[in-house]
Amino acid sequence: MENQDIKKAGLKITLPRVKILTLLEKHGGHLSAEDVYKILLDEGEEIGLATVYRVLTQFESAGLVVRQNFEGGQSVFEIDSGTHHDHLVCIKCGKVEEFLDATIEKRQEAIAKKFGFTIKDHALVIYGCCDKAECNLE
Amino acid sequence: MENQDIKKAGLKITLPRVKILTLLEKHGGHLSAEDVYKILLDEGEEIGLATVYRVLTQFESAGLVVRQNFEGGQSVFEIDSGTHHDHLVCIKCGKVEEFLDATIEKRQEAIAKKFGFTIKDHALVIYGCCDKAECNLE
DNA sequence: AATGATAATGAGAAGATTTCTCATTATCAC
DNA sequence: GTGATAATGAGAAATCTTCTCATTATCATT
Repeated sequence: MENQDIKKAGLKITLPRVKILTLLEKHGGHLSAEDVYKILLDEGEEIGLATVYRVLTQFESAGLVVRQNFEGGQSVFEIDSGTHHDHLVCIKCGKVEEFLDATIEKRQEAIAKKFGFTIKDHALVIYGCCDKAECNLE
Repeated sequence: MENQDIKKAGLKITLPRVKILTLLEKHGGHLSAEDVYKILLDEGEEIGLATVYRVLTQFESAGLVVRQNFEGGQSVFEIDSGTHHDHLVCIKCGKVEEFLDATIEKRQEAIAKKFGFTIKDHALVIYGCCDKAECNLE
């Protein structure tokens, strides 16, 4: 299944690649390269951090995963669901919610047009506190 | 003038701080810490890179400058104009345009409310190619 | 204007994230 | 199975940023 996606990307089907892709699919969430590395180590895999970075970058180029550059250091990766979406990030607990707003998408196109830009990509991240009690203390 | 802003922030008025703030005001654009450092060196100032980072972070906390985390490494800083705005960045030549769209701002509030988030901050960056000929080659 | 408490500086070390190098190993078309 | 080639893992290195600490500058008080 996912193995064919790897092959279609022009990459050989190797254990590290299958493990990383499976992990991202299983986890569903937004994992950093180091998260992926540690989880695989915990699961008893022998894998190098350099391989994780390399493979994630290759998957990104191949369109299998999407990289998000949230504030504060590490990039995080998620399986490319095929449908673009933006993110809400809780700055207290780290919870990430996804959303897609047609109005915002349309306005962006209009703005780019006004400035003579051709959009290649965009990143909208809303940082805030989610509704959990412990995320709303002073 | 700007010296009072430094004092109001609870910081002593020192040569490095005045130089950095003046440079950001004069330049107007979006400069990285290293840009600031190199320009000041070129102007014959004696300043350390650590001081530039330290001062920019202090200015950010004080609300004098705003930090932008565009893709690809370094943070860039600009004088806080007082009015929030988002950015269009040309991925070819690096040109940065600023915009503010009331519709997008309102939609963000609605989305945060729907998810139970209290917005603290947000970052919207549109990456694309600007209308210069050399930025639209394949 | 001199003094002294305190904050700020500059230089280099160190931390954090990511990429590179290269010898060894695995994949896969034949 | 074999061999050409790609991929891996380990550590070095690159990049950006922060930390440490001895020295220096600021500024309220004299």
